[in-house]
Amino acid sequence: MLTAIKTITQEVHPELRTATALENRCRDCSRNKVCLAASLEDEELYAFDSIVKHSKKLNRGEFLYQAGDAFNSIYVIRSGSLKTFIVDEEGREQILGFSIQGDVVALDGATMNVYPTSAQALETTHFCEIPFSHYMELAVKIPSLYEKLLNQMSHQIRNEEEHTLLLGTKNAEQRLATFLLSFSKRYAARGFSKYEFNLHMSRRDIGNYLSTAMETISRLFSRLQDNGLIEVHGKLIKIKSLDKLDKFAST
Amino acid sequence: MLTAIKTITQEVHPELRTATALENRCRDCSRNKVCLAASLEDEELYAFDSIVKHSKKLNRGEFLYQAGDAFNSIYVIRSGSLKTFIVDEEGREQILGFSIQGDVVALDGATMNVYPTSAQALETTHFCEIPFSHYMELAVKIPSLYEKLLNQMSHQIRNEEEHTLLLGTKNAEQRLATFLLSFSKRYAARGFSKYEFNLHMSRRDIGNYLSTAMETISRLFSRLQDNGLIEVHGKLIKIKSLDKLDKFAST
DNA sequence: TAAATGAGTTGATTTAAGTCAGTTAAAAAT
DNA sequence: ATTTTTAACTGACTTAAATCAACTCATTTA
Repeated sequence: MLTAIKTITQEVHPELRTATALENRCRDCSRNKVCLAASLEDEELYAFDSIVKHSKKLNRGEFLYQAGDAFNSIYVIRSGSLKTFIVDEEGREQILGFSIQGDVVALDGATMNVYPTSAQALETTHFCEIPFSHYMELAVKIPSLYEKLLNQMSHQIRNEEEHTLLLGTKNAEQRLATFLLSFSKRYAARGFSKYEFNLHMSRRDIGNYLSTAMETISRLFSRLQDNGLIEVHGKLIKIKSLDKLDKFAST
Repeated sequence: MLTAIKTITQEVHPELRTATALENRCRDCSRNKVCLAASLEDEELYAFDSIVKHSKKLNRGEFLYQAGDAFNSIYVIRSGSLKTFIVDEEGREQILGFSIQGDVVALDGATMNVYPTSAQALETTHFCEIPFSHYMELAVKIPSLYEKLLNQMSHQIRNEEEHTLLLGTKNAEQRLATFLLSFSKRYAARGFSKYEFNLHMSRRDIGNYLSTAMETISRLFSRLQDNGLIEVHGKLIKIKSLDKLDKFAST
């Protein structure tokens, strides 16, 4: 039932396109309204800029950091996507989340000596690196940086709470529908289409994240497609009816 | 198979007994080493003390706050316990965590206008209330208060990650064993016995938290008892072998 | 002190989703 | 371009845990 066509480039709001070579300073960055640099005044932004290492790049499969590595920096994603995960005593992997453009990652390591989790690129991905100790030194002078960080962290707590709610109260089909809606919302908030987007993670990763077997995910994609709610073309997902998908997600 | 005897008072390390009438100032509080006040110097502690409302009290079943209430304060538990939970669109409750002595609650509401979740006392519970706006004002003068808060938040993120790991990789029996071990560790860290403690929440609440039916929880308590790993006396749990329980939890 | 209500336990049965297996399609490697 | 490898899909079957049901025990209320 599932057909595959070539992965297409996502529609992008002109203001929020992929980073260009020009954007190697916070001041010129198209994402400086959503990043940790948001709402900083001119001089503050300059000081902030000076501690940031721009234009770090990873290819698909490469690690941004691994659990156990010395904790030094937090990161903001400029473009691309990654998965964060933890491995238990028996070596079982548990994916904790998928991060896309504008997301801050490694907050769970802040105030620790080593990263407690791992982060791996799902595609070619560009980052800004923010050495945490420098950030904290600067924050003493610019308290709004503390507040930005607190804001990010409380949002991350909220995200994890919502994920727990998802796993605890919904069946497999509702979980997948909710997952798709969540990506739709996140992409829309970043100026991309809320109706079609690429899911760069594997079906196995989606299943792991949703505590559902890969086979079940595959079946559910087919079912949602057969019901006319979505179109599946490999990694490209087209949402045909947000309303109906929403009903599937909650009922 | 399960017998019930009278709930007994937990053994307590002398330094960490239940709050007394004398402890209405941070300076004299037996928990000022673990609380947000930790490591503050004399004058700082005095300033901190002045923004805290000590000796708030709730009886079993009463709410500390409910989702949707205006967010004003965060809280530190002096004694007792509570559950935090969220309710979805269909009215299904999902318990997010159980908080005991020394825990800071309502961090997920920080930087929001309303509490996103609810907190309800599981027994008679005493709190310190910390008006958040006052805390943030004071933090501008005492940056270590920001750091304390960041520390608490990153730990909460870690806790939720561990809970996701638990739900995602372990079966019902391993989840319950891990749950018991986690309480054992938390009580031990607070000077209580790691071998026996009361679980003040209902079996239904435990099941909800572990994404497992109440009936299954009940059966598993019986099974763990039949295998000689624990003794169950209603809400009082005695751990007979931490080692064996640990094996059950991970294998 | 009895009745009523709710929490907890246990057994019988059902079911949603997992596992196993075989196939097809898409990437990657030669 | 062809082979190899890996990811995704679908069907058949199994199973862990849920649901349903009945009963016990404890606590609250009349």
